[in-house]
Amino acid sequence: MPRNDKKMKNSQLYKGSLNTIIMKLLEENGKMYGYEITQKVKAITQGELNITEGALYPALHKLEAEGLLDVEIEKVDNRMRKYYKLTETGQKETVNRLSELEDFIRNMQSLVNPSPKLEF
Amino acid sequence: MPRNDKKMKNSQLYKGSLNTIIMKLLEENGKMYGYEITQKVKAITQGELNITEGALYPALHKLEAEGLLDVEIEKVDNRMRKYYKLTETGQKETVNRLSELEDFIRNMQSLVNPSPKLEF
DNA sequence: CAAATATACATAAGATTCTTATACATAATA
DNA sequence: TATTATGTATAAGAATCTTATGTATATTTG
Repeated sequence: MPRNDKKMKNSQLYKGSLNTIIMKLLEENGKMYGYEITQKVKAITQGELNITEGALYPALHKLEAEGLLDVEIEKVDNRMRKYYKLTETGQKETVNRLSELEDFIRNMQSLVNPSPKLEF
Repeated sequence: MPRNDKKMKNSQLYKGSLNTIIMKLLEENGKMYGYEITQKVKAITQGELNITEGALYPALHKLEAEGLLDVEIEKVDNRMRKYYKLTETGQKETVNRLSELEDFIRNMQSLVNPSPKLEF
């Protein structure tokens, strides 16, 4: 049973951003299950970001343990799905995380695209 | 000797971006020493990103070990400074890292600012 | 002048996040 | 019938960072 996932490894830059991505997608879509999240991210990034199960499932479990997500199990086509959605706390926290992400992106752009030196 | 660094912890989002930041600053400024890098980053981000020594110095040593940085020791005011600059390999690699950063930022923005749903 | 702060480098222990490799199971496709 | 797709899960190890130190000199402040 080979896993031919051809796991291209993601840039180190994505490290630390998974929780924010999950929460934003749940805010956007109401409820989603793990596999669906991986596919959605792959689609949105045109295949550039591939979330691995080894990263995703522990992250979901942790967010649930922290009270930011609620889970609801469904059986579809005889296969199990665990649907996650934001709790009220999770919704508030999502606002903070997205604000942090905006700051982060702004700061990184300042570092990488410094305002051009004036020449006389 | 209290360490009143009031180390506010940086968002997890910055995890993985330190190498890119260092390399970009060195590309920009030719040569810099560690402490100078921390101050420069703090200034550019208006105090929002504070690089700790515990993260910075190991990162510099690793980049040097990988052949991306060269080091040159100077003594200024009886205090030691270790100036780092990009090697030729480091300069080429910086181009790649910055390209990765652009992709990363673009992908994060796609995830967070999805094109608005059309309403009819 | 003594104490605190700023400058300057360094490392070790532990936390967190992720990759890689598995494991199990069903459905659909080649 | 073998592979791929769908679906969840965890364990070992890698990589990166935080926190807490340690050492040392220069400058500023009370």
